[in-house]
Amino acid sequence: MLTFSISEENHIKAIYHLQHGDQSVSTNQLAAELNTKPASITDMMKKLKAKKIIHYEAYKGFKLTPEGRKTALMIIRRHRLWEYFLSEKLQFSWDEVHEVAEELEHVSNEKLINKLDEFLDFPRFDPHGDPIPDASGKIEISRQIALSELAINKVAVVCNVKDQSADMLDLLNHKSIALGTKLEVKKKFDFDGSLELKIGKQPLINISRQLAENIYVKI
Amino acid sequence: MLTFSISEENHIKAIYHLQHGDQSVSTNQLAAELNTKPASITDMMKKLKAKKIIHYEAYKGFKLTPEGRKTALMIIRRHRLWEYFLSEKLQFSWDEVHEVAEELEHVSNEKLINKLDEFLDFPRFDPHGDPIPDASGKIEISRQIALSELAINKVAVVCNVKDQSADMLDLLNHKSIALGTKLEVKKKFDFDGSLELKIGKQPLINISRQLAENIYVKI
DNA sequence: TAATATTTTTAGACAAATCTAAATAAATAA
DNA sequence: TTATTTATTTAGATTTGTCTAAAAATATTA
Ligand SMILES: [Mn+2]
Ligand SMILES: [Mn+2]
Ligand SMILES: [Mn+2]
Ligand SMILES: [Mn+2]
Repeated sequence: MLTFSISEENHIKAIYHLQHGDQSVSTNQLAAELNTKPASITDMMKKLKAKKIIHYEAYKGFKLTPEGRKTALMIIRRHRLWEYFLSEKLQFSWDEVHEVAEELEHVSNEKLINKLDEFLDFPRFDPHGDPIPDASGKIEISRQIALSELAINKVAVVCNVKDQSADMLDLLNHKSIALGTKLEVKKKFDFDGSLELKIGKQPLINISRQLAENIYVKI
Repeated sequence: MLTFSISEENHIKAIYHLQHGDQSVSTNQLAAELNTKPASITDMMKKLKAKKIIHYEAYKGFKLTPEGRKTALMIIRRHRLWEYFLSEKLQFSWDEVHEVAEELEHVSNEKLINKLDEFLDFPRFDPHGDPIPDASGKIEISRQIALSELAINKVAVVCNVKDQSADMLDLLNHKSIALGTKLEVKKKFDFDGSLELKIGKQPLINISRQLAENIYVKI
């Protein structure tokens, strides 16, 4: 059975995320995502093509093959199960789990992951609200939308945050927005895309379009 | 803070085990332990010397420095905590845990390990009966001896098995010897070093010196 | 102690994963 | 449609970790 280095796994996973379903991914995109140089991506794409993980023709971008997609989903399964474990069993906060899971995801013993899944009681979502693929690679389509897309006066629950930089988390903290927070958009300003939010019984607060685009809610 | 590659960590840990306290380790010994070639060991020892992990002069063997010993103990701490987790929480059998822990031990996030320790309720021994170093690197001296050294008519408990090859485990299984088994040596044959054992109320059984040297018991 | 055997190190090579600089292809604008 | 800009690939280098074969040091034996 084909095995992959840590670096190969990181590339495969990044392609999956950038594909957003079925879009073709470019060399520069992937280089930016992985903080590496375009020349390095070209080298790696040749290797992944040889392993039949991607479709690739020089200058034409790349896409995962069905085999590649399956591999990506298994890496994501490991990543999200570990995130859930860290959050649920070890009391890590949801902004700390990603970094550690980024390493744990590369320990690829099948029994380990299936037993962990069972131990955790087959969780369906990770601490960021992202769905966890099951042992066969099946993944739920998450019903989450960006807060910027949420209709006015509809109650929704924060389930995911795209950017998780320290700056972002600082801002969220300041606005008292966390995973699980129930909120409602009361007004949208077309001029700059900023929103006025109602959270519980607090006075209305205002957030920028940029922030709203990075917060995901489940409806 | 100094960090180490997976290969460096495996070397550091192997030196610790071969030192058996304070003995100097040779190039060939370490090469055998790690299934690698003497030339590769020499290269790595130069690197570990530069990082002040070992004392080393060409042709004179090597020993961990205090810093090296501390590093080794942290790797062993991670290894044994994961073994305990796999055995206790994921129902792995004690002969399956080592291989997986060999990978998990290289995820070196301090908070992860300390929280895991807490989650497991600060276990003092891994599933093979080996002591788990605490967060400061302190480790209990285990009172375990080889079954071949056990005095006649003294009850002891199997707590560790040195060799864990499939052949070995098959033999143990056949003799109904497992971790936690209570036993007593009833007779020692000087001719070949074989032993007669009493296990519970079963009829006496006989084991070879070779097997007895690989089974450790706590007294 | 001299000859021989063993252990360890050095020299030089290779694969993996990355980089920089230069060349080339593709896309865009004039 | 030609020129310019941008994206991608190639060429060649570097680092890490390993190897084989040969040289050198050390240990053992005669
Ligand atoms: Mn990763
Ligand atoms: Mn996540
Ligand atoms: Mn290891
Ligand atoms: Mn163990």
